[in-house]
Amino acid sequence: MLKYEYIAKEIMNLIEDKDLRQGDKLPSLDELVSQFEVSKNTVIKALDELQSHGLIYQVRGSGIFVRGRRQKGYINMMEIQGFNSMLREFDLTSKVLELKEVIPSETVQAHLQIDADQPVYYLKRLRYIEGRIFCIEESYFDKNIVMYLNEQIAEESVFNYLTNNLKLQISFLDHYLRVGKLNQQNAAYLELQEGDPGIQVESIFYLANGVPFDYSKIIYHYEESQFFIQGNSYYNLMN
Amino acid sequence: MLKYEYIAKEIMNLIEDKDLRQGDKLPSLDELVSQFEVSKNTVIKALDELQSHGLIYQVRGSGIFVRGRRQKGYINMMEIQGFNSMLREFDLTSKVLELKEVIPSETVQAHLQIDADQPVYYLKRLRYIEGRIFCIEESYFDKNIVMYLNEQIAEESVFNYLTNNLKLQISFLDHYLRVGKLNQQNAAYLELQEGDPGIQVESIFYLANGVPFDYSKIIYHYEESQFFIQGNSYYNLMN
DNA sequence: CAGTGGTCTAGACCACTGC
DNA sequence: CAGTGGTCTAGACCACTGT
Repeated sequence: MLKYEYIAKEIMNLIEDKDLRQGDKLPSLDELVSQFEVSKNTVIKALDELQSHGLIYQVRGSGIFVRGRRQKGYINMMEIQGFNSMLREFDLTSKVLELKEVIPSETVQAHLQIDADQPVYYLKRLRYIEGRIFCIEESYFDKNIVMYLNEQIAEESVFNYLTNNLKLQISFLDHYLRVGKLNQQNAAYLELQEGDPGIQVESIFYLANGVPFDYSKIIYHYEESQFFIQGNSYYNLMN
Repeated sequence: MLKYEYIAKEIMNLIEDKDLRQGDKLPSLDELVSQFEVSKNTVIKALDELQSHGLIYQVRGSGIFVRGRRQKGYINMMEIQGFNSMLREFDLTSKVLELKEVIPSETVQAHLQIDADQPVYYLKRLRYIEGRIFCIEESYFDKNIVMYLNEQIAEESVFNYLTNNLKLQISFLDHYLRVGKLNQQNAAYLELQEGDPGIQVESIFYLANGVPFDYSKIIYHYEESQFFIQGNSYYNLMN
């Protein structure tokens, strides 16, 4: 593990252990430098990492402070961890409706940057939170990358399988969120009425080398889901 | 302007001017170093900045690549720019429904981290895109920070007023997104039916010193709004 | 003005990719 | 194995905050 990763992690642990809240002050840069016995830039690298993920903020001339912790029960759109760790205090289960190899539609081809002759896995699942229906998920996996998938894996955690077994390093992702009225079929799945609100999130997941390998479309139950997004300024870059 | 800011901006311009797309390669680190005549770390700082805002991605041993441009017409939840620059190709207008000084409710006190004896501005606006109703916005501004506000400013761009006139540097923000059914009053404003979907986004805006100064609650017209969110991994920090 | 964070450098050395 | 990105250092100097 790299030094700056270790330091970032230690600071995260410190916040967790001491139960620090929004605005609480962390040790100064100099203190961290001598505590970890590294150069200033290395500590700064760790801090920048934490800052860009919304855990802390640094105030010039004043100090380093804890940023409000993400509230429980929200889906954090900026994290790449699958729901299981995101909503880890909840009991999450899945039911596989369909798992098969298909020829990608044009939409899927475009999102996964592949041709029609490249087969993909199609997976459709219902997902439950504390036993209550939570969302309908349809995923397309590039079969060149996710070479094998079965029902049992899909029933458990695809995310864990990808990261732990296939050693795929998911590096970044894009989400597109829209809201509409549910059609009859989706309403039935979600145990709602036709015309009730439905939250549709399309997501594309990329590996570290920039290759997209998973395109998914989720329809959330509007009463069971809420989302959390953080932003950081880059006003200076815009002018 | 700092060197790394200048470099980041030049790279943004390069992408813009050459109309580079997802996966297109940028000049190598060494080339950038000699082009801008700065040290390697300074270029890296610029690149990290661009990366954390989702404009590029760096692949070790391979190169620096452009990340897909945010699609037009989406509200980018991670940027701090007000709608006017975010949806800049659209004609956006506002109608002020109410602007007054109020005693903050407990919710507002909590979000703005102030006491009941600190007055706040309350602003309620309807916002239009290309002449069509787009959202209902209610904002609360900490009057210690936003010391003056009038109808004319509110009719134009509060964001521009805050940044250009008051020289406030908005540094980070939190969004909470939920979906529900519209009540009769909000449906009327949005020219929809009671029970139609309504997208509610609560946002808290912070200054560079960590002080929250604006809490707003927006109800979007579900047919006129769609959202874009990007994420970057920090899997290594979680273990 | 002391304390604290931010920028920048020059250079050593490491790690990964793709031919 | 050449090219390219990533980590880390030690230190100089700058900029802002708060007392």
